[in-house]
Parts: sequence; C-alpha cells; structure tokens
Amino acid sequence: MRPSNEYTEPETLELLEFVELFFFAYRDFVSDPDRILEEFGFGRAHHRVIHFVGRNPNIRVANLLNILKITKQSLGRVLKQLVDEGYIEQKAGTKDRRERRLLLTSSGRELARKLAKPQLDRIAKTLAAAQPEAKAYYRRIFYAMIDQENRSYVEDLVQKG
Amino acid sequence: MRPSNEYTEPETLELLEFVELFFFAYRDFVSDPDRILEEFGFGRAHHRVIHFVGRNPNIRVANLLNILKITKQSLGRVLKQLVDEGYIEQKAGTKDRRERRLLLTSSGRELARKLAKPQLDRIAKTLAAAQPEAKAYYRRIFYAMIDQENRSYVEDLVQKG
DNA sequence: AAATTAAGTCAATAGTGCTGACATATTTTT
DNA sequence: AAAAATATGTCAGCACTATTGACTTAATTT
Repeated sequence: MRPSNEYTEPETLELLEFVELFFFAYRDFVSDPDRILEEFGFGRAHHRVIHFVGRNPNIRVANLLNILKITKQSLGRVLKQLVDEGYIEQKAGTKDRRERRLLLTSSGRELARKLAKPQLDRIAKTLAAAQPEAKAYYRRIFYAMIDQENRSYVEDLVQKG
Repeated sequence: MRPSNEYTEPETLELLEFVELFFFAYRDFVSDPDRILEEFGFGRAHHRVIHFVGRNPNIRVANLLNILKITKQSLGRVLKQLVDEGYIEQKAGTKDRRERRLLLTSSGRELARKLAKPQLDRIAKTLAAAQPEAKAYYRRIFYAMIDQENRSYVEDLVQKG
C-alpha cells in the first residue's frame, strides 16, 4: 500500500488530512452511545431525538425536523416508539393547540444522561489534553464548518442555558 | 421552548455545546457529497470506499475493513457494485495471491475528485477563516477525540504522501 | 367561510448495517 | 506432503434509517 499520487500539493494534502480526521473522530465519537442504544433496541435516530428534546424542553415537532433535517415520516416512526415506550411525553401547545410540545419523561432524562455521559467524558478528556485557548479555536472552527445559512440558528440553539 | 434545566454547571454546558456543534458540522459536511452520490445511485458507504481506495492505492480488503469498522458483508455489497460499474479494479497480490488489491479506475478517480471537492473547499474556507495557528489546535483536538488504541494507526494512515 | 398551518398517517422503496455459517484459494507450519 | 491458518468471497435473512408523495385531522388565521 503506497501513498496516493493523486494529490501532491501540500495544501491539499493538509485539507485531506482534516477530511479523514473528521471521519475517524466522528466514527469513534458515536461508537459509545451506539453500544448503549443497542441494549434498548434503539438506533442513532432515537439518540438524536432524545438529545434535542432533552436540551430543548417543549420543542415543537416542526422545530425538531428542522434541526435533524430529516422527513416527518422518518421522525414520526422514531418519535412514536419513544412515546409508546415512555421516554417522551407529548402535550398540546397552550396557545396553539395544533402543536405537540415534546418533553422527556423521567426515564427519558435517565436515558439521555446515560447516552450523553461517554460523549461528555470524551470531550472533557479532549479539552483537558489541549491548551485552555483551544476552546476558542474549536468553537470557531466548528461554526465555520456549518452551512452559512444555518450558523446563526445553530448559535442560538446551542448557546443557551 | 426554554433552555434545559437538566445541566447547570458551566463546564458541562460547554461540553454539550461541543457535542452539538460536532453534530451540526458533520451533518453539513456530508450533505454536499450526499447530493452528488444520489446522482450516481450511490450512498455514503460508496463514498468512504472510493475515498480510502483513492488515498491508499493497492489497499487490501482486510485493511479497508479495519478502517471502516464494518463487516465483510457490508463492504462486499458496496465493493461489488463499485467494481461492476467500473469505478474500482481488483488485482491479485503479487507476493500473496490470496489478496485482492484495490485500485481506482480512471472513472473512479474522477468520481473521487468530484466527491472530495466540496469537502476540501469547505475545509479550506474554514481554515482561511481561522488564524494560522488554528491548524495545530484543530489537528490535536481531532486526534484526541479518536479512540486511544486507534490513534497511532490513524496517524500513520492520514499523514502520508 | 376559506385558506393556511401543525401534525399524523399511508404504502412503497432504498441504503447501510448486522449475524452466522460456509466455500475457495493460497500460504505457512508441522 | 499433510494439516493448519489466512484472505477473501458468498449465502439467506433481518433491522434501522431514511426517502417520496399523497392524504387526513384538527386548529388557527384571514
């Protein structure tokens, strides 16, 4: 196995390095929750729903669709399972009763914590291994990787509490 | 929609921000190649195979399995399609003829470039928007996110050429 | 009263992944 | 040379995630 001779400019090779690092980091980052989800008979889609409902209590279905960028049908199936199995609770909106507001039940909160734990630990270790100023750099880099039109939305969503 | 009252310590909120930014960055990062793959009737698995074969000409099947961390059967189906449709070529190893060495054909190289382009552009923009020293931080953070036991392997794989 | 909005539902399809067992060819070990 | 190990491929079947497009219900707005 030899290095590819397709790309030769050092700038491009550096960019390719980042593409690959992103792939490997993501692969390992999701591997811990994947193992936990398996015990519950759930998949990654369930994790994402549990996560964003937990972080955004009373979120509407439409909002969740916009975050996950999947279709109503894909979300519907996953959400139904989570509601049926008692992890998520639905309430009609108080102002507009067409809306279904989503909330974690106590089992839901427990599952959310269980899934979050290995990822929080991994990132805590990552940041501990880096210099303190690394935080400002990672934040800027991640925002720059997000589609420009989604950036301010993501910023609002993420930097609350 | 109100901020979650589940986590209150600022350190944890910062870690959660990182978790979410990683999700959004990955979501957008794969969206461009996904659109291109659709035109070819391929999916993300095909992209990964094309990418790593392109970057590692003459790679063996076992090595590819180790990189992708999927089963032989999952790879088999995707690889067969790519070979049948003329994007990847297989050759028996010269020393050990049990091995199948994988190579991109010229169509394969063309597709690889097409898929890589938007991701290289996205990262180039990201790095251009950051200070020059950001690269070192970026690299260190990604390596720290990878499972410890895979790090040196990934390092060797990624920093060649 | 009509139009719009939020959400749920239907059937059908595709891509990716899994397990477990088995087959083939080739190389290495005994 | 025979036996064991290795690299790869193959079988059938199943599960999860995602898609499209059309339709329904309920509630709100115009």
